[in-house]
Amino acid sequence: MAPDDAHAAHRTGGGRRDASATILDVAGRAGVSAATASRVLTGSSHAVSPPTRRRVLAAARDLGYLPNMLARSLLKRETSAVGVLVPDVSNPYYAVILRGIEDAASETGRAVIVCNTDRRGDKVRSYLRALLERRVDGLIVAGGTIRREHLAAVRSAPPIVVIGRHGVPLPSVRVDNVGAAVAATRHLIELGHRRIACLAGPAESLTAADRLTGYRRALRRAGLPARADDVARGEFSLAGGRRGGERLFARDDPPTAVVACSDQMAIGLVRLLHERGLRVPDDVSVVGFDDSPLASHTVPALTSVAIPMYEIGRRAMALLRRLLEDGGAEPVVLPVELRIRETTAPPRPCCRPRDRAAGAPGGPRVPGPA
Amino acid sequence: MAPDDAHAAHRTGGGRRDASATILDVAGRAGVSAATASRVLTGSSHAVSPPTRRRVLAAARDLGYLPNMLARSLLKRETSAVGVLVPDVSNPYYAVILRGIEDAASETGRAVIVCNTDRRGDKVRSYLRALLERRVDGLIVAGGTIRREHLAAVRSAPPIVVIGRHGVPLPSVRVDNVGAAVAATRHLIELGHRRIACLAGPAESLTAADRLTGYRRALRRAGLPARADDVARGEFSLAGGRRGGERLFARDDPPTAVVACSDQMAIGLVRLLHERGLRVPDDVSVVGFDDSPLASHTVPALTSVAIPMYEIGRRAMALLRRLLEDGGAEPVVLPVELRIRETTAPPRPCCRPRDRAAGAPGGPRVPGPA
DNA sequence: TTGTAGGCGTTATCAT
DNA sequence: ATGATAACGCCTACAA
Repeated sequence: MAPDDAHAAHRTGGGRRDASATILDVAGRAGVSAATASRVLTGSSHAVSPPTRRRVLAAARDLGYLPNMLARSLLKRETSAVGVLVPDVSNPYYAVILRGIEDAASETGRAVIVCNTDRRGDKVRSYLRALLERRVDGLIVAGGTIRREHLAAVRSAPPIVVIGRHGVPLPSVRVDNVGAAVAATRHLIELGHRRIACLAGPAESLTAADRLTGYRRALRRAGLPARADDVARGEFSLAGGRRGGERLFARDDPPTAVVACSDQMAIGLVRLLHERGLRVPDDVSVVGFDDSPLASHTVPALTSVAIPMYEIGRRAMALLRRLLEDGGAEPVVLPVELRIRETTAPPRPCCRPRDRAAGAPGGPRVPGPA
Repeated sequence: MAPDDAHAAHRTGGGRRDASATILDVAGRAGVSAATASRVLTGSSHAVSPPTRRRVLAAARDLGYLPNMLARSLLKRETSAVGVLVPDVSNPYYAVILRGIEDAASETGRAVIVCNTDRRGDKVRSYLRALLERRVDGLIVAGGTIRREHLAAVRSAPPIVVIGRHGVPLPSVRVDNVGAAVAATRHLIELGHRRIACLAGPAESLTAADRLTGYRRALRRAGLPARADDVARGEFSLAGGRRGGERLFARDDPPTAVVACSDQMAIGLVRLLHERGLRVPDDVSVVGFDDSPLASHTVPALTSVAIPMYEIGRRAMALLRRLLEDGGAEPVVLPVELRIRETTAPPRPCCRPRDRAAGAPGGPRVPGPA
């Protein structure tokens, strides 16, 4: 911008804002051609004499040379960057997945660009476009945010790995949410519960749909009736759990157990029950999903189906990497595990579980130390 | 992937993996030069006749043209990408900050590259290097991860905004952590507590140091002694809070109140106390920091100093944007607010707060509904 | 072992 | 109003 540095150029070393040295500077200082410098700096297999190599390395060091990846990417048609679409990073669920992705990505020098879609189609579209303009090598899409139409709008999309979707003709990493919900519900049934409600996730979420399916399947298998008003939908959040609980427990004959489709919902529910003078697990049993770090630290500690979120992230990136290198892309289904803690117990022997509020000094409030 | 499209190239429209059309394709199809196409596509002020413009636009649409930002960035020497260094995205604290950053960034079409440093110097260095090779326009560094030496190693770094640091000659966004801790501690003092402990954060964290300073200052101002063994250091985590609590409560004369330097620590501590048969707030009062969404949903609900994390993220990005445009960069200090809930109450009238375990049915266990 | 030259896709400058 | 050309920084055939 200054009139006189167009020609002064970087050779002078003058402190322009963008004064990073180019490979030509390095080559010049080492007394070699750019090609030779490049060969040394990229660790090419092309032979270079040891003395020359040393001079180039020294020059690069002295100049604080940093290769311009833009130029390199333009030429090689690959950026070693990947785009990640999640509904919301501030949701612990996705935050942990993102961590797994980033850890795996950084191991191969790849950069991760995050995008929060809020599950909104317009955001998905614009982020997708921006990511493709940046020529990311691949995409990881979590939270079932992506639809066929989004991709159709775009020629030549890079490889995509989806997290938590199935039935899509795209490589995916997921858990068996149906089976997970069956396990959670069966646990309650085996404890003796007969009226089991479900705090289900939002209608747009496939994960939510699968867990609801599993819940119903377990009920059916046990010959228990599936009452429509024992299912409340809501966000996978603290507030969602609370609000759903308000609906579930607004009746005269409330359930004795609840399958909450996320730990956040479960915690919101437990709080609500507490305010209503209902004790967990004495009056109501609650099981959550995800086994977030929190689950074992709440009072009472939450029984939860562990979903290996960090691993999901890692595997998604591993899958994408394979897609980028070879091509083989087996879908991955990770195992889940029910972690039984303190929020689940047999139902009260008596039929009306909701006889009295807080006060009642029964036995010890919760099982015991961790 | 299909065997026969390797040579089909993009001109034919065949679906090669990297078949995105270039501006030359668009120009060709519209019967104009690349320069004209560029002028239309970039919304340049340079005049273009309406019919030509239409043809270019149509061609671009037909071809599914996506500008190659690599080439553009190379030329313009700016990438509209920013790098964000955080200790760990899976920590809710940073996850929310990141969300704020990304929201603000996307409003100006900037991409966010996330990096998890785990507060390790080697990771900081390598991420920094990678980010600079990618020629990010700017950097946001959270968690006091950066030191002078890291930057010194590098010529011509782009603008940097730090989060949560002060005393560094870099534009910053932060809160008054000393004042926040004074407020939290004073709250306990005003409740009548005299033995107040502190679950402090890790020694490397400036935030932790500031909060500890505030805690001590409040004690001193109230004429209360500062006992060294009433301070336990640990990670800002559930486990950290738990372990710190073990040390704090290993003595015969435990404190009656604790300033926990994060909500996570506070929750870990509450759980530990529960296991030990100590009731919160009856036997021990606890105040946390951050006011995470969880704070109002735990049982009992956590008294906490609210830190506006989302806003911190947004402001950091806003500051960086200003740095990139004009240059003015006033440091930002955001206000905090003490949110009093259910974990703090006056100490037991009797002197030995730890007389009996669980059983004792005192008054109503917690204040009341939210 | 080293150097030369061409091109990756854009945009800015300078004609026309 | 439009077009030709150079340059951004790098890598890789190909030549020497």
